[in-house]
Amino acid sequence: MEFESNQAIYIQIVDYICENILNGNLKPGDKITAIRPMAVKLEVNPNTVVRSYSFLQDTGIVYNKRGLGYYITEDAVVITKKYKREEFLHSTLPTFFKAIDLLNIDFNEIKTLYDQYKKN
Amino acid sequence: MEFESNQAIYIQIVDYICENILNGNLKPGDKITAIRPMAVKLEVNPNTVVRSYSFLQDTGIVYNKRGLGYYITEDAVVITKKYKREEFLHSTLPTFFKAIDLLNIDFNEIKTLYDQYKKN
Amino acid sequence: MEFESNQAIYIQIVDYICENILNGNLKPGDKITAIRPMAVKLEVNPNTVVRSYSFLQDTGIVYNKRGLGYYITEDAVVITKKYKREEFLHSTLPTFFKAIDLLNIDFNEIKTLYDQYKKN
Amino acid sequence: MEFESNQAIYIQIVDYICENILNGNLKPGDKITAIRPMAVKLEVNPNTVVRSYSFLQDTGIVYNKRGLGYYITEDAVVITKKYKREEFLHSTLPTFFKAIDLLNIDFNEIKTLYDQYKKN
DNA sequence: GTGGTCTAGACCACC
DNA sequence: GTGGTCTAGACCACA
Repeated sequence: MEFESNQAIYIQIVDYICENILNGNLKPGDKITAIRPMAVKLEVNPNTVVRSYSFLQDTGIVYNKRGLGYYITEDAVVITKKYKREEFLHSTLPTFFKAIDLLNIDFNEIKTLYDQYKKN
Repeated sequence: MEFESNQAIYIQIVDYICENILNGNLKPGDKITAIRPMAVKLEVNPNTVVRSYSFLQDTGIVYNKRGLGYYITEDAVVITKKYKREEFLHSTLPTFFKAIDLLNIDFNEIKTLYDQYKKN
Repeated sequence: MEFESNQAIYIQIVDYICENILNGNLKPGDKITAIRPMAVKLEVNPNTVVRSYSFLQDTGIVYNKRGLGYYITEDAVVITKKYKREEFLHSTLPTFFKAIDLLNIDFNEIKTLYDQYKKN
Repeated sequence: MEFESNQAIYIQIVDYICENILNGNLKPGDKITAIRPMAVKLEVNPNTVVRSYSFLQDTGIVYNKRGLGYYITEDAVVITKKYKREEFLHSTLPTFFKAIDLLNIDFNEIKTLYDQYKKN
């Protein structure tokens, strides 16, 4: 996993977990990788992973069993979907619309690019 | 002009200038508002405007005439378009595609939302 | 480190780093002194150091690890050499040639002066 | 005449006059171009020319006949030579020596480049 | 009037 | 601890 420099690492880790929940790799009740192994795997400071997991816990996507680790909550899928949906509607979509207008891009071109994207 | 809190003000000023170049309000050879007046207008510190203008100069979008001010370069439109286009292809679009896939959104919904957006 | 008054301090700091790269004191991967300690050491405002480091980053000579500091890039030597070489060919050398022509200085005198310079 | 952006325009005008004195185009007693025509010719603000001429006057290279214009002094060649020589020894030469050392350039290469320069 | 630079100091996000 | 950004205000050189 490589970190784009323009976004906080802990947020990128959060997103990584969220994606795995939405695409079904992580299911309610699953234990997620412990902090230290995850830090080693991602080559980041353990504190950074702590921050990501705390954030996920605050959002209600994971919960903590003392001494055992972090687990996906029952509501994780719903919460994640809601969280991501808001982000999409309030941030991704406006940015996207503004850009295609400014760059004078025809909407059909996007459709073409999307079809290409799905093939890969 | 109101500033979104999650992005550096000087970048928002840069984007503001870029938009005015792309939509034709600013043309090659035009003088852009001087640093101090712009700072007053936007209610920010002059240093913040300096930073924006320096950035635009480094990018080749404006140039400086000693003691006279900043002017739009001949290539400004091309450079701005290229700069914004790269941002779109490498950042906006991937984020967008990833989101609609994860959220399982049908592409036609987007088309509908876009038509609504254009009416406003 | 004393600053010549006729050149911006932040440029002098940039040159100072560049020299240390070219003479091998700083090698790729090395961490350079953090902003605040460097500011204390050079007795300048931290902002001035920030400016120097940002400049070096834009040029590709150093890169930043979030929250850790600035590090010399792998290509630093090549870039620095190229940067300094261009400066030499396009600025230093023409100035030099023009001067010895205008002042009617024999090239051999320069050789003598250079030998003296190298002894010190 | 094109102005390099890294040096004050008025200094470049001064240098331009100095060169013409040293290479014999301007001789003691000659009248130099009046301020306004010179400003038009160089496409600069008349004030900038004023500044250059004042500088030359302070240095003793030109003198002013009220209402008639600026004229080259008798001592102009000597003064100009001295002025340029100091600049050469205290600024050009040290910069030059430092650069060839840092870039590890052999002195003989310079000789070659100089011979090429003189052919043009 | 214009920009260029610097200081002093603050707050914040992040590792 | 690290950098990133911003404010407030100053001084200077230049056109």
